[in-house]
Amino acid sequence: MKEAPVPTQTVNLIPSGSTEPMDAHSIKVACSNCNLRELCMPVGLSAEELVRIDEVVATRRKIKRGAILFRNGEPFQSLFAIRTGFFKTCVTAEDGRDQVTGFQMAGEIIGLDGIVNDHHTCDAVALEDAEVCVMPFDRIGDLSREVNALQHHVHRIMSREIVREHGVMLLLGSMRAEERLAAFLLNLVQRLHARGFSRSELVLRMTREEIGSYLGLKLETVSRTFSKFVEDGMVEVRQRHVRILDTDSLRAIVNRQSTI
Amino acid sequence: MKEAPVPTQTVNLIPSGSTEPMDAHSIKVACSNCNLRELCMPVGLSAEELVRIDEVVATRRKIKRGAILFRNGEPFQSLFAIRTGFFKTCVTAEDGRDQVTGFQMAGEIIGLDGIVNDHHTCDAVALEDAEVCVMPFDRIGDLSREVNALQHHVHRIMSREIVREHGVMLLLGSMRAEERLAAFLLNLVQRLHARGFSRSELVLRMTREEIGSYLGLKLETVSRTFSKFVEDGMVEVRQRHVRILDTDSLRAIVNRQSTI
DNA sequence: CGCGGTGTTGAAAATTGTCAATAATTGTGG
DNA sequence: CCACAATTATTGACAATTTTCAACACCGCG
Repeated sequence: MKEAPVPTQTVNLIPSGSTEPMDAHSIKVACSNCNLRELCMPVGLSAEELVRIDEVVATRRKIKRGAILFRNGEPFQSLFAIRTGFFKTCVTAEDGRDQVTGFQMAGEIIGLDGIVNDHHTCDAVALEDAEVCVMPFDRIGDLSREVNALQHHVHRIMSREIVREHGVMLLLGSMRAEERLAAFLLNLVQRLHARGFSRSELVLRMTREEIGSYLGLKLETVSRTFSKFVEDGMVEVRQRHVRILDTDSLRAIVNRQSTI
Repeated sequence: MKEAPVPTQTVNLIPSGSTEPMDAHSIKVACSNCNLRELCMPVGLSAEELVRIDEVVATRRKIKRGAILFRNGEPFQSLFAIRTGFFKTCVTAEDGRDQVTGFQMAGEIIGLDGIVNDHHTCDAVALEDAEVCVMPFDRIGDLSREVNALQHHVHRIMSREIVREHGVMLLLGSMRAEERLAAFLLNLVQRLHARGFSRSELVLRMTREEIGSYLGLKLETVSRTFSKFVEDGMVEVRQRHVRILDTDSLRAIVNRQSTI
């Protein structure tokens, strides 16, 4: 199992050469110049379309760790593409229970929940300092009438979220604690690897409690399950630093195969 | 608590005066003439737009109880609007586990999962004889570039599905058996009531096992929980016929309030 | 009338949650 | 820079919930 040469996980995937302008309008926010474009935007655009696409992003916005990008009940206006940083989204029941519905990283789009009723139905919280591209939804609508690929892209993004949530439902509905945590770790590391990070090392940006909320487990169960994985030699865990030693065993756990 | 005058649940919400043509092309499938339009289609369309919208539906298709509308892996071409009948959708893991991801009834749209990768990722199975409107997705795309309201409607439908799934994640991630079943019953009866059925009586179209799969419980747990609700005088259950006697208590269970 | 699928119920086992104590880490302010 | 407080994580013992296994009842249908 070869390790890819790996940047540390805190390296931000910003376009080389583009620094933040202090005089706001000088360097225009430009998708066409962003190395995350292939994650956020459709591929195979013509040069002309690329220029149009730049209109989708109105501004960028920085969010400090712990700050809220949008909150349940707030009017919906824009989708957000994550440029750097890490978010969680969570819904809250009337009785106060809450549930983490996802963890999102660079290149992923959040805010889709707000479309149906013109207000957000969940909270998005930055788990580390972050920056997002603000994409006003009416602009997306206008442009996707003209740029065919954008229309399809929006549909695909929403469909992808639906499919992802199907996977979470499967996890929550039919997996046991070990299976859930193994699936969680593999999913995280896979997404990180797709962004150039290690396929075996990761830094968790969330607490055990947040992991537990996402996985439908109590934080103590998450902690115990980590400990069991360590005992079994499948991972090393030092606080939030996790090194996966045996991907195959983790996969076997998720897929309920015997490890023999 | 007043009971609305209630049609039996097996009455189908078909437009009065439109019978199925035996000579297929004689009576055109027409949304403009369908009494489910307000569920499937955008509201407030101009007369001209209404005519355009009719182009969305290519054909209708009947599905027998137990038959499969689409299956995991099949190429995706169309969304389906349910005209009559009742469906379940379920995903299957590599190891064979499966999970019911939803139950769908008249006016609801299925197939959204297929958009992202051009093939379906779940199965849709008719739980009773059913009829669907077949809406080729490229037609939807073309038309929604011209009819603004349709574009927004498609976005809303997908967003609604995302929000619904957030609710299921909350249910699976943080509710106990009684809470899950109470929430399930209230949700079903609410949707049926929105379609003109009773707000207190319903006929379950699915088995205890299918309910259990959806709710992340074993069928025995579902059965026992039904029995407990009956003991407590909250519902009457005769096989799949359920009468809700105390909606408030069910709501209190979902919301974790004491019943005092 | 009996058969297969479906539903109910009991008892024991397994899993996860709860409560509590303690340790480790991080952030904060002196 | 250190110390203290607050947050986060780990672990144990026990309790609650759910699953598992098994037996049996019910229903609809040929």
